[in-house]
Amino acid sequence: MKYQHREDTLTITDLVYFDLARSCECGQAFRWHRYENGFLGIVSGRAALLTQEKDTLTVFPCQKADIPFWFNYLDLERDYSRIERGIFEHPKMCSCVCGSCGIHVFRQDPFETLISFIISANNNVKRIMGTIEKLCILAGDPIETPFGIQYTFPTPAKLAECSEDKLRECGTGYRAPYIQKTAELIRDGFPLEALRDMPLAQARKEITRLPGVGPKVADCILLYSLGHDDAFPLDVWMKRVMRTMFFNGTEPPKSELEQVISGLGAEAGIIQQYLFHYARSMKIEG
DNA sequence: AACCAGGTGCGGT
DNA sequence: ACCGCACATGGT
Repeated sequence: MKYQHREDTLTITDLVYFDLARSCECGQAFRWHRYENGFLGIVSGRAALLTQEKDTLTVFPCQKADIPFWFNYLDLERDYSRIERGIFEHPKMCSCVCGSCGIHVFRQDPFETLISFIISANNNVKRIMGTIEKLCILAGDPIETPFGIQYTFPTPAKLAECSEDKLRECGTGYRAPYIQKTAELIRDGFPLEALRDMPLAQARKEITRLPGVGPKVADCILLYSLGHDDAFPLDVWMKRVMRTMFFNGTEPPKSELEQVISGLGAEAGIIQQYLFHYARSMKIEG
């Protein structure tokens, strides 16, 4: 993998295991939109258009100082070929890798991920994206970009100031009080970043104190934004695919399911992303 | 018109 | 520890 930077454009070549469209559309992030022949997103205060042409990825605009940011966000340093080979060689998971290869787990902003996945509960991706967009217009900062005015994700302080009614107008529904209270707790010093350095079990216990954050949402936040690669979000799709792949289609005891998951190792969460994509694309039935 | 969508909080056993 | 239910909202 090589890269060059000139005139506000970052070009990364010799990509092997990266599929931009799959990574943007697999349900891990909600602010990437198809735009021209790429994806436009606003991430941690930056707007960028990502375009992939075979093994070449371009990021525009990209300041020189932002090169490390994008390498980290796109998780380009991780050896996904090793992970994909591991899945392919696994007797029970091998069938899922072909249609899912190239997915990278993005390393996102913790607060944005927290609020986004509170909204995701009992909701669908299209509506989640619309609601988040409205929240950004309501309480985010407008920024000038080559693609016109765009809005950043609100800070904890700005979001905490919003009334429940205003939040409801964005389509958050019954989650409005959760969002407002959680934003308040973060603003008032809840140490999100400290969860990076805790053991997974402890980080789960801490973050589920926030209203609207149960076990599933907790693992999404820990995996997508706080470096816990072994966090394993268990939603309806994952339960289905685990059932069919590991338990002959029958409902497993919770302890056995947990055993299988811990057997997937330190990067279970990355594997989860492949299984999730497989389950959704195949519409595995319950 | 019910039912679903990357579940959670709550009050009962 | 486990179970069933209500919960906004927009799309089939």
